[in-house]
Amino acid sequence: MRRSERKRQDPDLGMLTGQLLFLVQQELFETLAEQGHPHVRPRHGAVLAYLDAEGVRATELSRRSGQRKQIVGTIVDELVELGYVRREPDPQDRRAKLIVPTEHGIDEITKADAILAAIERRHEEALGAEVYGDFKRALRQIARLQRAWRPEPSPTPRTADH
Amino acid sequence: MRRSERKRQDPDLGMLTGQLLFLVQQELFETLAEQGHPHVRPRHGAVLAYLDAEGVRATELSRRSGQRKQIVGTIVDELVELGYVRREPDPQDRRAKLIVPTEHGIDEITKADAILAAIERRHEEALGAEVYGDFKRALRQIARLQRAWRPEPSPTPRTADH
DNA sequence: GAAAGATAGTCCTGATTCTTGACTGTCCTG
DNA sequence: CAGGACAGTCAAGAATCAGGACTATCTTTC
Repeated sequence: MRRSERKRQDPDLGMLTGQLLFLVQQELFETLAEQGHPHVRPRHGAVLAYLDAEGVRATELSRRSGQRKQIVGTIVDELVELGYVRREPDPQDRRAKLIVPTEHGIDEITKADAILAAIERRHEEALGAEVYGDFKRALRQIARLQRAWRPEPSPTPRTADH
Repeated sequence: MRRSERKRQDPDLGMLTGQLLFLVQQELFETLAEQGHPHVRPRHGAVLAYLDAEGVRATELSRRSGQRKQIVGTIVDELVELGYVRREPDPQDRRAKLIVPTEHGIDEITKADAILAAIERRHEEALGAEVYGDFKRALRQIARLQRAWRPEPSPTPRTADH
């Protein structure tokens, strides 16, 4: 059997997660567009998904989302422009600003959560609650294990690589 | 409890697949770099992952990977430049060209497959063969179900939206 | 077998997203 | 209070993707 056919019958973890992520994002953002949020794009999720009603610092959003703070800055610019968040001075630290969702932003966050919950509920009904629960548990654990990956503690730090 | 804390304890399907994809890609391409392929990037996977030893047409690669054929064209340009594939005329169709992996390309494909297999084997050992098998089966099925998503056959095509 | 439409691959232009380095103002530690 | 760390921003460039258009070839249809 040709390799590509074998791969198509048993796609690896990377292909599967990539395809699933793409499809879930597609449903999420098309549905959000139908529900009054046609201008939010996947990249905005890096900020919106990690907000709190009382506000979060940009650096904290950067840490949580894995995006660099410059990216978070431009995303927040866009979301301010679109009316989803506003910047407020942080009373704790005059360098920092709190990113606070507006009412429109809270509506988007609520709807996005509901859409994702609906997607998961659909799959839960198709597979059965127990099977889906096991799946989700395994997925969480695998993501955690994969996070712990590092090739080596690098015994020779920047010595022979020139 | 604040929403972001709840989300961190029970991240949704989108966050989990996104994080896992990123982490798996990171391990894959860092390891490939250590194994003699420092110039392949994630985007090249859209071509390399779907090749066959006997060659595949660019349009077929576009269909399989979901990338537009312009993208596939530029990726093939890069891979030719890097010595991973070459273009051969398709004897069946003078418009078409077969994208054929070189020896170097086959080496990359083999190593990439092995790295992914090693990742999965690691998780399989951590979770147990049965649990991991169930997980992979569920993941395949959920990806298939999600592929079937469409909002509606659109009963009112472009009428009241202006 | 000639005309009409479909398909394979490429070119080009612009938008989007990310990377990198540097900079100002504020905080913290000794 | 001096030195370093940190929050956020500015700016330049690379990487990636989207869209329209074009040529050459194939396929269908009359």
